[in-house]
Amino acid sequence: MNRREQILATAAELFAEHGYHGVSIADLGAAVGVTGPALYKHFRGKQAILSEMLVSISDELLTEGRRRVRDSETPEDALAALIDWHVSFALAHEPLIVVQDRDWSALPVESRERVRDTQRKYVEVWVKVLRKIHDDLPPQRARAMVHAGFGLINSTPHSAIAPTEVMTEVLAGMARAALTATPVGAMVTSAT
Amino acid sequence: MNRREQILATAAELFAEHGYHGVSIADLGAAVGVTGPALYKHFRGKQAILSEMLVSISDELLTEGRRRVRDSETPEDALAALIDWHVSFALAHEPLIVVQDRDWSALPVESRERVRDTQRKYVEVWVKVLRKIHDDLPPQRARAMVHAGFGLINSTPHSAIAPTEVMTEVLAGMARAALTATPVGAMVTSAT
DNA sequence: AGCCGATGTTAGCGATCGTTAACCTGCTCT
DNA sequence: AGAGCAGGTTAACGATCGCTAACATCGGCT
Repeated sequence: MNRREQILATAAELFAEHGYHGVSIADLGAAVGVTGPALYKHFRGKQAILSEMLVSISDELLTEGRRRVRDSETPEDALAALIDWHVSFALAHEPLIVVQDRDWSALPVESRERVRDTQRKYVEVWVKVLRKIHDDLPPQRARAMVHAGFGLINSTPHSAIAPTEVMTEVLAGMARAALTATPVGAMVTSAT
Repeated sequence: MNRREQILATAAELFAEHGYHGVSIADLGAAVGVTGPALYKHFRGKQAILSEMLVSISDELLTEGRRRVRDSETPEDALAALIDWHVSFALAHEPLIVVQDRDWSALPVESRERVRDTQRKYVEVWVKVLRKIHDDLPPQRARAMVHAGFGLINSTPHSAIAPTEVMTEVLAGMARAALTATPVGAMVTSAT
């Protein structure tokens, strides 16, 4: 791991704990073992650190998400693959998950729009799969369900007390149940 | 709504959007139509605003949560009542939901510990109910499930595009499915 | 041996922050 | 009428912020 990566990883942890505006350049420098201004040898500024962090993770989520869907045969398999991917990512990169939905508003305009666009596309990947599973599921409703699924999985940073394998199983199981349960009162009265 | 309440409500919205450190006293004053220093006629300082906000909402969640469980007859009813309560709260107070899990680390020590303690008790209310529904559910696992359920419901601010009634139904349905589904591989093989 | 780019350092800048001080205005109560 | 308090203002403080400038150090290359 080179200096750049070390800075990015450390910044993710600090931003996750104190928020982007709650961490100074000097704080971040101290955490990686240098003085504040030394960071300018590696990044153009504080915003550039946040930008690189969020752009790269949203790209990674989308790219691998698409790949998993492409490699699946049925919509049910695709959903399971998406869930596995997102759960493993969230468990492996807790700080990034926190920063992504907490500090995206601190991004400079260009990066903010790029991240927003990538996230939207990632949501649409999920929505498409979900609407193949549930007949006549309105797009708006599907989108809400996907966001709720993300919220469920992204709860990791609040609850990751149990060992990783247990967390994986709990989160994936709950996400699958939440996203495949037939909506409305159909939970009570089975199909006629 | 008096000035104090107006300030608290406005602060919740601004903190939710830009983060506690991303909002200045002058910003907050301008948003309520006064200058920055005028706020000191109503609060002792910036931290006091955040403290009052987070202490009161965590108290409200716990108090009403306990009441709903007390008024229920079966664990299943209690869970449904808790879900309804949390969903309606989240939908009615989106900014507070965001601020609560984003900026609690900016609280002064005393308030931070009080909020943390109240939240922990609220989680335990849910855990107790959940473990009555699922036999032999380990406490640690129950806790993770509850946090995941909160994450699901608290996704509201990311997805509240649909009308409130639709969101209520979607979120409550998903939460119920996620929290009542029998864990492990039991989704596939039913009980022997 | 000597240059030089990479990677640090300290000093210091202008801006902004939370907060206090001093003052002003208008309503209420006697 | 006049005192007093609630709630607002502007000015100014020390601290801290992101960032730049100028200089130091050191390893690799010719």
